[in-house]
Amino acid sequence: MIDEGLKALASRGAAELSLRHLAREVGVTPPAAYRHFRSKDALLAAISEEGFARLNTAFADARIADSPQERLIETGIAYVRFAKEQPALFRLMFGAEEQEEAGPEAEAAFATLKDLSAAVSDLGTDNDEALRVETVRRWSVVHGFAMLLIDGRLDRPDAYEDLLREVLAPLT
Amino acid sequence: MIDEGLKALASRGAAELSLRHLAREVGVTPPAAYRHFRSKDALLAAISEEGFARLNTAFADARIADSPQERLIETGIAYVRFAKEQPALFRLMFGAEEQEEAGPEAEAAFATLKDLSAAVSDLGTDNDEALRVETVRRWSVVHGFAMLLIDGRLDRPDAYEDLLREVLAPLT
DNA sequence: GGCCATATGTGAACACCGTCAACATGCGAC
DNA sequence: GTCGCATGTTGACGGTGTTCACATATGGCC
Repeated sequence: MIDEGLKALASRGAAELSLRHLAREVGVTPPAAYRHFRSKDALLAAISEEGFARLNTAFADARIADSPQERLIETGIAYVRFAKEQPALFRLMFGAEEQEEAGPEAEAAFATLKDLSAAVSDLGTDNDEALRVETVRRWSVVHGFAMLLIDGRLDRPDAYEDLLREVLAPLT
Repeated sequence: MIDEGLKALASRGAAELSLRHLAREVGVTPPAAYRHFRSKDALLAAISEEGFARLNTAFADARIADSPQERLIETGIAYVRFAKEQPALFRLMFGAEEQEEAGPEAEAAFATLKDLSAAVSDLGTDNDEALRVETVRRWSVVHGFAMLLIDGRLDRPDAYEDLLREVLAPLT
């Protein structure tokens, strides 16, 4: 069902994302889903978790760059590319209204961003407040860029990568 | 119905935002709504437009600061405060999946941001590409910060304003 | 004043949705 | 071989967006 959910999000978008539709696609009656998920929200959370797992593999591919700065930039680009290629999934992963407590894959993704930011800033051990500010700034830029991009609020959305590189450049 | 929609978003969140519920609240049967809105999505778009109108009045209040830099910062803070106080409405205004073509109030809000950014950068007339990059960067930071904040992805969400000021500071 | 067009609202219905309770089935452990 | 548990089905309930045919009222025009 999680697979079918990802497939539905990738093709038709969030509209086709109904428990009944997924069950039908899997070849099973809707109540059967309740043997595996407590509610539709739990199913959505599982799909979202799987989305974070895929985001993490995209992050891993972006971490082959040499310098910490390049790794941070490439990871930011991977972040935005993920959002651009799977906007419905990306929107589900964030903006889940009332999930609280992110799953382990989500936490891992956020930890990756934090670690990359720390490697770039490389401040003294007593400067974790400054690091926190820089990390939030970097994450906010990338996340906001991704959101505005998939909302169609940016010009020339197909040439986003060059723009993103320029946007991220001063944040080292 | 738009008013009831804003009320529902403010109190219970997006769950209560059903055409039937709003019609019931207004004291009318659901099909009556179709005399005024082509579909539920059109109703949501109208509510979103009204949200942008309120955001614009919040922007107007923030524009009393002296320097362009302060005006930009205060507008960013108003942006995030709006999201924090009306998260469900804010999420509706953005992330509307398939709206295309923003309404005039939405356009006005974005134009305000662009103008403020231009006033701060104050580049030569032949530097509009650099201005575009800086504007996207500023908007991305503010928007991303707001999104991460209302998604509960930031620590100490109640003390967000000081953090936001520090985050925005280097973007002059 | 009486008539008619137009705007607005109602009632019933359709297909879909999330969810639950009661009932079936099959398969592994003892 | 029987029992227990995991899994699935049937049928139903209330909710949703939407449509169609029908009612009503309101204002302009003769």
